[in-house]
Amino acid sequence: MDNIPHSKVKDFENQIEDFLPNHSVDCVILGYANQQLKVLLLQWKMNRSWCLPGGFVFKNEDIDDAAHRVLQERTGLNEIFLNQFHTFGRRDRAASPTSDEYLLLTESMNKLGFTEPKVLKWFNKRFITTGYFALVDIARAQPQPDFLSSVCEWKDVGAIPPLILDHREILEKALEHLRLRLNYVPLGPSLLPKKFTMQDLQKLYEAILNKPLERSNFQRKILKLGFLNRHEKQMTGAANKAPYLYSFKSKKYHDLLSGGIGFL
Amino acid sequence: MDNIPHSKVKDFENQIEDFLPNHSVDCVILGYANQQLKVLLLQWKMNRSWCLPGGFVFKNEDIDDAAHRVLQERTGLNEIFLNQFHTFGRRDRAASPTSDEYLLLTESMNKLGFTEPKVLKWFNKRFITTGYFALVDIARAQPQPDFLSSVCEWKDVGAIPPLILDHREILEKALEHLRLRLNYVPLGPSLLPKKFTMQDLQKLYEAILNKPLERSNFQRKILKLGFLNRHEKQMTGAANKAPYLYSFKSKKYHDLLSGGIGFL
DNA sequence: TGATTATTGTATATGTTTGACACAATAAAA
DNA sequence: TTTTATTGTGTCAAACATATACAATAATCA
Repeated sequence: MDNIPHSKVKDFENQIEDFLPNHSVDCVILGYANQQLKVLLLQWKMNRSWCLPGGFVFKNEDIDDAAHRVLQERTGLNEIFLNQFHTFGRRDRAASPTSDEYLLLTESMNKLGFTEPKVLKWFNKRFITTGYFALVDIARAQPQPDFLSSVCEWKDVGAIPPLILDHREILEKALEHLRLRLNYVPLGPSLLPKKFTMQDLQKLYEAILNKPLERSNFQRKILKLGFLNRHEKQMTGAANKAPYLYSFKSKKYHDLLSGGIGFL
Repeated sequence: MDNIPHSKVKDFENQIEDFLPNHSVDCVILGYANQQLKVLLLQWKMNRSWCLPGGFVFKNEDIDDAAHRVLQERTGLNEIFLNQFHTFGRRDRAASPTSDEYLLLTESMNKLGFTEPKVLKWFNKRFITTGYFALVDIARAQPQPDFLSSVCEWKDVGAIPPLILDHREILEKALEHLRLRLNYVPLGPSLLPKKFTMQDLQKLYEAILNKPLERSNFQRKILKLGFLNRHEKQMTGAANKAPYLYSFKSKKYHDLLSGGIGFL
């Protein structure tokens, strides 16, 4: 088990008074690389179990701001597309006092000399949590674990390890929401590099919709919508015709988005 | 100002310990009559200001159940279509201690002899509220005010009186959500009587979309989807051809709904 | 050097959906 | 019997979707 710094726990303990007592936020931070949709996960020091990055809401803080703060703390990124999608409020949303997580946390805290179980009690409470999803450019993000975690890394959406509590359900709901709101969300500009090929864009949509799209019809439809600039060709080194590079016409794209871009 | 019953306030005061301290639910309960979309509102006894029906969440209660409880308490209805749509968590979501609402509540409570301001403090706190929207058959609902309200009645969505706090914003968001999810929501079966004419169905969609639809194309499209039974004609008494009555093929309709019915 | 290869950009052919409008059928009133 | 307003259905052109064809082309290889 990795070390939990005593000072960080103390800091957290001091903040507890300033948090709303029964509400949290969890962020489903999505990225895209190697034709795979990725989600940022944390691994706890105590027991190696995985969870979504989340946090608590200060008494004097908007919940939207709390979500932005979590996003910023875990990725270093500001001004990112971030949308609330659902609030999870089952009465059993709490670490059971007999669960592995809780017992290991107890052990860790005892080792650090926190016999007054203020922090422990906090983590054992019921929290209603509001889920947010963010779309970020993996290349710009700098994943940072929090004080309870040793690892903060991107995981393939198709290969998610077991998650604590109902975090799996939260993730699934985020993906469902993303598919539903596909035509209202700045997918490409958030997840792709500045310049990309038509194939890149198609693979992105295929990864999210989880089904193949017809190449030539995809190309025709996208070009007709008219939100792409065409640039120089990209010499791939492969023995075939080189594809053009494209970039988004930012204003045109966002104008279209606000009305919903028609895909499937 | 109408009378607030001392015993009801006492009951509420006793329940306060059992509520989560910073979370509430608000319900946008929609009905349909006279070709108008309606929403159920409460009018406070203290100052005649209007609000959405809402309530608090018991420490041992799912938030979804809390919303169902509010719906049941205000309409007498169970097993109704009810969906969460958004959580409102601005840090200023609290009655200001200098607001009319709060001053009048103070006055009322003082008259009733509640000098220990437990109830007052409660209503002055910040609440994060989760919004739910319900679709109900107006004919079956029996509106009941709560102990702080004298009136519980249907208001035209096109003529909403000023509402407390951010309830106007909550209502707008609910309507926006409804329009967005139009193709996934059992509009007709929830809001229309068992048998109805094609015009009834069209007017309902027009009321929600807030724009006219072309009659003959609407009819063609609906009939092609094949989720309606055709019944006898309805003799309207008007000097023209009588329309058929229709009803929903429940299974067929819900099968289609789960994939999303294509309109707009 | 010229044939070979895989991929790209564009075109076409066919079927389906949409939106605007035409029109006959019809229940009741004039 | 004529008039009226509304309903159910038909039609026509435009837009769109789907499948497929095919030439252009960057690099490889015989």
